[in-house]
Amino acid sequence: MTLQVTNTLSGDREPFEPQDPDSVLLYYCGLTVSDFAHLGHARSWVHVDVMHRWLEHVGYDVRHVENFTDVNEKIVARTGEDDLGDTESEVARTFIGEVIEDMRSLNLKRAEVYPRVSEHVPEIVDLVETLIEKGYAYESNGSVYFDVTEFEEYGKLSNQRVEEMEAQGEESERAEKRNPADFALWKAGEAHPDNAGPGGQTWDSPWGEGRPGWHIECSAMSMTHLGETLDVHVGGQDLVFPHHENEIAQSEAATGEQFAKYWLHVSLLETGGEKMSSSLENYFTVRNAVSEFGSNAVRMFLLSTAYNSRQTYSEETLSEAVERWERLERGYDRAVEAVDGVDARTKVEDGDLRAAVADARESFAGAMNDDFNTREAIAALLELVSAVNRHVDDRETYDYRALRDAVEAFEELGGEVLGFALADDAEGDVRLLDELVELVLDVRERERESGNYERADDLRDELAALGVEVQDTDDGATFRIE
RNA sequence: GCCAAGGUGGCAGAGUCCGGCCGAACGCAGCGGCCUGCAGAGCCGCCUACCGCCGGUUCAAAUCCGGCCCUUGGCUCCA
Repeated sequence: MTLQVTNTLSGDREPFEPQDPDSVLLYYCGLTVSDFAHLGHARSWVHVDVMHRWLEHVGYDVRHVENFTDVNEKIVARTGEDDLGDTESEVARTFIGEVIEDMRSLNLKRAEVYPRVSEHVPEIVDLVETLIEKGYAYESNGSVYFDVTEFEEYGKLSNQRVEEMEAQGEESERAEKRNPADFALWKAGEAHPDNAGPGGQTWDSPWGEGRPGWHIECSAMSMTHLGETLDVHVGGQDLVFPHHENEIAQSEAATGEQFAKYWLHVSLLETGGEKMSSSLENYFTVRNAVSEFGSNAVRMFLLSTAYNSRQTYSEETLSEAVERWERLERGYDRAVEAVDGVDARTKVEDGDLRAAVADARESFAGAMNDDFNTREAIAALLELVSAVNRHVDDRETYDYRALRDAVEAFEELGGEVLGFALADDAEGDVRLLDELVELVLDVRERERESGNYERADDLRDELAALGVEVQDTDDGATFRIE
């Protein structure tokens, strides 16, 4: 069973074969840091995170690079606003800090490098010079443009034909271009003493003061950190054209090598029938979502639709994900508690549960290998939850080995691969908290024994109001802290 | 206009590449039952699908082919 991925380049599903059979060079087109991240961004992050985790799980050494675009007109536009900062680089730094905090809250694996455009200007200039030398680019009025007619394969990613494309860029720069579809590699710009001003930060170059174009940074940064040919390039669906198309043109024209073997595109998150985006102001920020619903529930939401299918966000779809997450978590907790309470030497065997564990592992791997089908992978885990519940409900004595295997499967597949934080790290104060809740439950139990149910129910309600969910079972009360 | 991706039960969303295990997964909402002092959780069952429309290929189609309708994304910064 080998991994198959849908490659935008071919439009087809292909067997995944990186250049080096033991490692994967992964580049993810990261954020332009001009605002807080919303759930649409988180969708890409979490899917890339799970791809990274699955690739490692099946044995690859993953080299993961993820950029921050910190040179952009939208960042310049926010200088001087509130406490964001007075210059482009200050505003960018502010948002990079916020975005990293959001990423941490989602339990993402760290990339190896998070390169920034502002730190790669020399590499960008070198790349532009190479393109001019090779005849793919030309200078015009202090700016440098890529001549799309010189790169024969231009349009191969997005299936666009040069002659049918509308002009890229603003009206003012069209006059400087040879062909309407040419795009800027370097933009002439005035120097500003404080690196602020309407034009933003500028750098010296062979063509005078200016700024990098809008696509060149990813080519320069990925080549710097991962080499000329990437195995996997991931990004949002909305970047296919022109961003990724232009990256291919620049990079392949410069090196003569294939830029990326596999192009994977994460489809967009929609709400109210249109995509979630900063400019449409219909977004839900990562931090609000995480603080309201919790990191795991947000992750469950984002993984409950395959990465290359569009996903609908609404209050209803998110609250469904909360329920899905809680079902998984309760199932896991139940298996852990059952294992803890059973003698390891018990000879009880439940063939159904044992088969369910094996089925779950097989279905999970099949789903992930089938183009990272996270929805199906989660379904496999939830079926295991059902099997655990049936076992614990029906049996007087438990099958130790089967339950232990189930716990392992949850931790390995749900925890390590899908990235859910299954076990709360029981630090000291958490233990004290548990003991205090136990104390209240003991009091309540005594009230129940003396038939004082009204008082017992009040206690349960009061605990619920504090976020402690109490469940009465045959063996006494259990609880969860939300 | 051009390019791309979609239309599956009340909602959401797999399955479509490689036709039969799909009388359509997992789940949410709702209903009934079991359990239970009650509630919740859990378990069992129902709601629950003529898979956008029309035609074709085939012993067999949600899945392949053709036509049509509709939606979304891209062509401007965008995950």
